[in-house]
Amino acid sequence: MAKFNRYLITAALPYANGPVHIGHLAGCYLPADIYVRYLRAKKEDVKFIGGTDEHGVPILIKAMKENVTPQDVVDKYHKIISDSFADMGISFDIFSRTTNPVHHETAAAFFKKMYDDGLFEEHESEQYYDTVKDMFLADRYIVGTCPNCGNPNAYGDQCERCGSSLSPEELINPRSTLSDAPLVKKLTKHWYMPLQNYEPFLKEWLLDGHKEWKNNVYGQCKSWLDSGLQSRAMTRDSNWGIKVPLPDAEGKVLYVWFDAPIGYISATKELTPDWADYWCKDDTKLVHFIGKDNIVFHCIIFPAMLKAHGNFVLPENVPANEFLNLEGEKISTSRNWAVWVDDYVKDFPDQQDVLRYVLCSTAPETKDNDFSWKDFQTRNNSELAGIFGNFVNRAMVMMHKLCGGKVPPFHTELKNERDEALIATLQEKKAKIENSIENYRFREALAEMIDVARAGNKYLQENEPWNLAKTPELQAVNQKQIDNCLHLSLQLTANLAIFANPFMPFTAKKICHMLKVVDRILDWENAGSLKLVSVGYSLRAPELLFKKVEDEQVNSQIEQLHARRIKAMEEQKAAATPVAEKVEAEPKATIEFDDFAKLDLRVGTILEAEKVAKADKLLKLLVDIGTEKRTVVSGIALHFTPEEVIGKQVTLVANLAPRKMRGIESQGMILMAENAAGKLVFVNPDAAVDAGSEVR
RNA sequence: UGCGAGGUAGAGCAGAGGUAGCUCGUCGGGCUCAUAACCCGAAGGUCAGAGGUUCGAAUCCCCUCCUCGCUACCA
Repeated sequence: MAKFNRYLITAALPYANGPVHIGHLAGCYLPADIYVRYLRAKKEDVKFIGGTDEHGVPILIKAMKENVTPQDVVDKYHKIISDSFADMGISFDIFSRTTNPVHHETAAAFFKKMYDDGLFEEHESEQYYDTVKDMFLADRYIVGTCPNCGNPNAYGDQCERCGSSLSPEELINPRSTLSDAPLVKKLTKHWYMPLQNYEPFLKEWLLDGHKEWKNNVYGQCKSWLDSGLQSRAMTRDSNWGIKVPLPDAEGKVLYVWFDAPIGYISATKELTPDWADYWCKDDTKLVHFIGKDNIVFHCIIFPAMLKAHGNFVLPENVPANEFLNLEGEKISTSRNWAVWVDDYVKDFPDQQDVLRYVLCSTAPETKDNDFSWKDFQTRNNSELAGIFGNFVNRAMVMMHKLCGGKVPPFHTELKNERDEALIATLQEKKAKIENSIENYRFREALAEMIDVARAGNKYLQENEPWNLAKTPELQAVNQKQIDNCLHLSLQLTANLAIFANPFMPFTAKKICHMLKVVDRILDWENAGSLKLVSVGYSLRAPELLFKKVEDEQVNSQIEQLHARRIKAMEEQKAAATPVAEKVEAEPKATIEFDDFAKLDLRVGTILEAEKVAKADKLLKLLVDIGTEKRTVVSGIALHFTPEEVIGKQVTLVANLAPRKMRGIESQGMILMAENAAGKLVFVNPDAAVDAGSEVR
C-alpha cells in the first residue's frame, strides 16, 4: 500500500435506460463501495467516481417508442438510479452523467487530441439506412427474411427460428424494425482506432505486468490479445451523443464505448479542481469495478485510449465480478426477472444492510452465483439476527442488568485465558479482514467479520455471567469477573462496528449510537483497540440491529417476481402481435392423399415443461405418446408458462425429422392454431383420448 | 464450431502433489443472559466422468460431459 498516495475508484457507469437491480449492486457497486469505505476508514486519499451512461442507440430507440425525447429518458433514469444508490449507501463522491457539458467537452477534446496526433484511420462503408426515420440502423434493428429457413422476421444478427447467425447483408428484403420501411444502403465514413497497434503495449503492461489480476479477467484479456486485435470504429451515425469535433462530421457522434469511460475523467473534473492529480500522477492507484461483460472495454480498449492520448495513469486492477442469477435463472431486464433496488428499498425499509450483507456474502467473485429469497431470509435470520445482532444485544442487555447501565471497569488482575484468547482473535481478524479487502476478496472479509461476533457469543457462553449473578449474594462475590466479561464484550461490540462499517455502514452507525460514541471511532486505526468505550460511561438502551425476515415476506417477493414476469411476457406478446398480423397465411398448393398419409400425427400429454435457457420463445416439453415419451422444443413461451401447459393434451407430428434447437434435440412438433391477434391455441381432441391415439 | 471462466457435503465457498476443510442447513445434546436466539457434538463427499504421470492426485497431463461469458436487452 505504501507505493500509492491516492486512490481513484470507479464503478461502471450504468446505462440510463432502466433502474438498477441487485445484479448491478452485487457485481460492481457494492464491492466498489466496500473498498472505498475501507480506504476512507484508513484515511487514504480516495475519490469514488460514478455516473450514468446516457448516450447510445438503445436510449434513442426507447425515446422514439415512448414518444419522448432522449433527454427525457435519461433524466428519468438518472434520477431513479442515483436515488437507488443513495438509498443503498453507495457512497460516490460524485455521481455524474455523460450528458453534462463538462463531459461533452472532455470527450470531444480527448478525441480531437487523438485525431490531431494521427491516431485514427478513416474508413468508408455501406450501411443500411432507414429513410422514414432518417437514420442508420444497427444490426439488431434490422429484420428480414432468413436465407436459411425462410423466417420472415429474422434479425440482422441472428435468426431466432433456425438459430443461424447472420449479417444484415444476408437478409432478404431487409426492413427497419422501427418504421417497417424497406432499407437502402448508404455510404458512410467513420474513424477507427487501430487497436492492433497497441498489442505490444497491452501485452507487456497487462499480460506481463498484471498476472495478479483475477483469473476470469486475466484469462479473458489473454484470449483477446492472443487472437489479435483489429481496428474498431470509434464513431457512429446518430444525432444522440457527443458530436465528432471535426468539420466534415455532420450527423456523427462518438461511439458510446469511446465516450463512456472518459466519463470517469469528466466526473472527476466536476468533482475537484485537483482532478489531474488523480488521473495523471503515477502514485495514484486507479481501480475499475465492473461486471464481466465490460472486461474488454476496461482492460483493452480504454487502456489503449489512455495510452494513445498519453499522460494518464493506467488501471492498477480491474476486479470484475461474474454474474448473479436470481432464483436459479439469469436476471433479465426485458423479461422483468429482477429484484429492482427501488422496489427493495420500499419493501424493506431501513434494511439496506441486510441486502448489502446478503449480496456481498453471495457475490459472484469467482463464478456466477445465485440469489434466492429463501437464502436471503436464512442469512438474515441465522447470521445477521442470530449471530451478529444477538451478540450485540446480549452484551448490551447484560451490561444494563448486571453493571447498572454503565461500561464496567476491567480488572487486569483477573484477566484469564479466555480474555487473552478473545483479544488475540480480535487482532488476528483485523489482519485477515485487511488482507482480504485489499485483495478484493470481500466475501471472505465479511465472513471473518461475522466470525468476530461468533467468537463474542462463544466468549459469553463460556463466561456465563448470568450464572455468576444467580443471586445478589453471588453477584456481589463475582462482580469483578462479570465486569471483565462485559467490558470486553462491549469493546468487542465497538470493534464490530469498525469491522462492519465498510460492509454495513448503517449498522455501524446504529452501534455507535447505542454505545454513545462518535463516528470517528470507526476509523480503521481503532480496530483492535480495547479502549473504544470508556469505563463508567452510561450507554443507551439496546435496539435490535436486525429484524427477522418472516416467511410471508419472502413468499410475497417470490410471488411478485413471477407475477411481474408473466406481465412482462404479456406485454411482449402484445407488442409482437402487429407483426404477426401482417404475415397473412397464403393458400398452399393442393397435395395428394399420399402426401398427407406420410404424416404421423399423435395425441400426447405434456408431462413436463420448462423454459429453455437463453431463448425467449422456447419451452422444452416432455410429451407422453403412449409408447414413448418425446422431448419437444416448442416456440410457445411467450404465450404459455410452463406451469399452465403441463397436463394438456396436444397433437404431435411424431415423424418429423429431429432438429436441434439451442442444443436440445426436438423430436416432433406440436400443432398450434393462431388467431387474428396472433394468439396461439393448442389443437387438441374435443374430449380426452388415450395418449398415443393416432390422428387421421 | 472456437476461446475464456467455472464444476469440491443439501446450499454457499476454501484448498492447487502428502490423513478432504469452513459457514449455513439437518440431526443429537447443553444452556437460558439474549430476537425459539446462543454453545458443544454428530451425520453428510468415489473433490463432474473416464484414462494417464507419481510411492502418493481434488491438486499435474490427456479426453469427455455440464454451466456461464465472448454472442439480443444486460453488471
